Amino acid sequence: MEAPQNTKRTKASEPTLKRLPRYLHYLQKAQDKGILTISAPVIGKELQCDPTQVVKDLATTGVKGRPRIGYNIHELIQTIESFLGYNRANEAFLVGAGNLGMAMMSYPDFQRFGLKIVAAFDTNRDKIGRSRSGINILHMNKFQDLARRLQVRIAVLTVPHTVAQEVTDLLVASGIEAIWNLTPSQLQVPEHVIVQNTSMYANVTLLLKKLQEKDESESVQ
Amino acid sequence: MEAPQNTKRTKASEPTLKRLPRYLHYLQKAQDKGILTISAPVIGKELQCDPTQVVKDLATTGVKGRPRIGYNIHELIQTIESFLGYNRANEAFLVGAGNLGMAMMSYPDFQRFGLKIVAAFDTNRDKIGRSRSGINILHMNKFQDLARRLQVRIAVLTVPHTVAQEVTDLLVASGIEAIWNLTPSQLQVPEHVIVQNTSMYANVTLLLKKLQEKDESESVQ
DNA sequence: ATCTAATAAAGAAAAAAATCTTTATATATT
DNA sequence: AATATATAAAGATTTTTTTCTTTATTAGAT
Ligand SMILES: NC(=O)c1ccc[n+]([C@@H]2O[C@H](COP(=O)([O-])OP(=O)(O)OC[C@H]3O[C@@H](n4cnc5c(N)ncnc54)[C@H](O)[C@@H]3O)[C@@H](O)[C@H]2O)c1
Ligand SMILES: NC(=O)c1ccc[n+]([C@@H]2O[C@H](COP(=O)([O-])OP(=O)(O)OC[C@H]3O[C@@H](n4cnc5c(N)ncnc54)[C@H](O)[C@@H]3O)[C@@H](O)[C@H]2O)c1
Repeated sequence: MEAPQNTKRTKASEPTLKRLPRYLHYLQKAQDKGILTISAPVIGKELQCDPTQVVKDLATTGVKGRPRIGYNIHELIQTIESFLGYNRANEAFLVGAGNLGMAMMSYPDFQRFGLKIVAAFDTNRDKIGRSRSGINILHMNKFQDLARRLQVRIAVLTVPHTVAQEVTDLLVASGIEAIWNLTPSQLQVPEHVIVQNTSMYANVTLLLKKLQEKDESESVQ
Repeated sequence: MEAPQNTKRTKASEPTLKRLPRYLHYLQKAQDKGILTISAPVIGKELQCDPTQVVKDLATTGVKGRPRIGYNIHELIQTIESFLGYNRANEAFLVGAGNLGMAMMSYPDFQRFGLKIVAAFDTNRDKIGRSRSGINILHMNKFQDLARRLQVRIAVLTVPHTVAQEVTDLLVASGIEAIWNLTPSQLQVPEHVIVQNTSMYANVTLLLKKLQEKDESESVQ
């Protein structure tokens, strides 16, 4: 692959990338209601965020809007989905079919966002051989062989944090290039491997801290 | 803002607040190994982040370190925990005892981070009356009364996104002040209610996009 | 005791992101 | 057709966050 028709390697910022799925979710609901065009100010008002921010975010996807009209909602959704790669169905292996892992296997919507969990792996004999939502749970010792043969590049990590690093080492050795890390561990990986941390703790912390700050500011007044 | 008297309202930034739990997790592991003092450069190297950033983050909690020595690890952990309010055991209700909700109920570690789920609520008859990890699942129609009587201020929201807003309205009407929103919906709430969104989608998106960008940059060379 | 090296702490600079401002354009209204 | 207006788009400004520098302090070495 070469020569992108539009060498505009937009390189969207992280904050923008995080906001786009939210817009998309809202836009899909709006489209279901039969809306054909939508403007940035409307999106901003509905999602309680700055309208110029919305314009800027949408602009990074390359979509064009028309003054006084807004954006064609169908075109907008298509453009965002394509920009984010949601139409690619990236295949992933889930590792650690425990409480959280099983919940994620049961969740059909990830596929709509471009992630398809095609198999799960565990070391617990009780889990192996079972399946959930059509996804089979296999023994961990099959991981390396299957990852290579099926050329799976993405792993979803939901093992106990105590084994997170050793499992990660195996994933990397198996050619995994991107890890979605749901454990609280800070994984050590080679340069070329991408890690996306989803820290529940960070979110709990932020919530509790905001509440605490609210209390303090009220008690001061 | 005005008059910053001795009010040490440090007002830590969001990025700082998100990094602190990670430091804490690492520090606890280090303490378990018998380490007594630790320096910012060591933490930074281990967690692959900038050492001066670590110093700045730790400084916001008010802890003091000593040149050439570093921080007393016990004091450091205590200070961070107290700063983040982890020793408060904030009580919360979980709403929507489905796949994700059940997983969260089974997860004992939240309590270590200051969040204690004391009851769960659902509308599904099959769920009601059951319990998980000692947390009872009650009917949603008991929510309002219990929230008021027990003075629970925090709700964890894990219902289907289709009902997220209507459930939220009930939570707010019941006096809930902070909502940890695990659904993809953008909740509409009054000014005084705090919402913390944990969007799995945003994280998937970021991961897939990074992988995509890596592919593109490689194909360009 | 004195010197050296490591490191916390404070401050400055740079980078990134969000917000605000201006401009241009297309549509609806008159 | 002319005008007013909403809004996308581009640019400027401000704010926030990160990174870089400098300074001061302290343990350990000489
Ligand atoms: N449950 C939650 O709500 C929640 C929330 C936030 C974070 N997490 C994190 O997610 C991870 C999983 O949590 P959980 O509650 O699902 O735990 P869990 O114990 O229910 O599940 C872990 C699974 O991993 C499997 N496993 C253990 N060692 C393995 C190995 N070497 N290789 C492959 N599989 C292995 C276990 O058999 C088990 O099925 C933990 O790191 C936890 O910190 C969970
Ligand atoms: N499962 C996952 O891994 C995952 C990942 C990301 C986001 N989410 C989000 O989390 C939410 C829950 O997902 P899930 O997979 O657990 O779904 P689920 O269907 O398994 O669970 C939803 C639960 O909410 C209950 N419920 C429905 N209406 C209710 C009401 N009005 N009041 C109280 N309870 C009600 C249902 O009975 C059910 O038990 C969804 O919004 C989903 O988008 C889930």
